Amino acid sequence: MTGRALPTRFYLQPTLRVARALLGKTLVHDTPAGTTAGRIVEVEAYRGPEDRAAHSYGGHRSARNEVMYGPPGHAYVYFVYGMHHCVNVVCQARGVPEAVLIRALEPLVGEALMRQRRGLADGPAWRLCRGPGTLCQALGITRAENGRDLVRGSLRLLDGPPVPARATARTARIGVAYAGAHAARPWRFVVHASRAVSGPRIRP
DNA sequence: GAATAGATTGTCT
DNA sequence: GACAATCTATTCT
Repeated sequence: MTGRALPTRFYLQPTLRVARALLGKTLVHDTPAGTTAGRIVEVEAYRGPEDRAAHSYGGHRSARNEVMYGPPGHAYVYFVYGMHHCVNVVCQARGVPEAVLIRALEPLVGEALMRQRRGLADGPAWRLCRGPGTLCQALGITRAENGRDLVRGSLRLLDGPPVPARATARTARIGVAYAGAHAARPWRFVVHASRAVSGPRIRP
């Protein structure tokens, strides 16, 4: 899969802007088993020490979230609920722990390999990367990918046509009820017409 | 279509 | 020992 990689400066824009701009871009993963790629249709922004829903809330820093404090344009991959991986894009300069969680993709390349990894021989393609855990499974993303450079590595983000504002929607983030008032912030961005978006369908 | 339960383990208190 | 930036199957309506 070829195409222009998003440059490092892309990830230095305000994190909410990066999240919105990631809609329509392409996430690619080259592995020995083959290449898989998809178009981003759902993301969430996580904003550093003041954001109670973020792993970096209160300036928390540990082996798990260390990559959030590293350079922009790198992958932060973590393991949740004892069985799923989630992939984020680190934003902002070193020392500023903000990131965008990639929550859903529309499959573009390697559908057969995605089906094999997901154990879904049948069914619609839009179910293959619907949700942050399933897209990591479909693309073969694990903690081995934590800290990878998304500008040059085998796991990377390519530019793509912008999605018009009327095709997008903003909502509260998913699965962060514990974050109190911060849970209501409209920091999730979706391409509302896409069936690959997780959760209930969103009205245009 | 919506609501709920169960799976399963790394991480932090 | 509690809980998590989740997913799927099942049981409703």
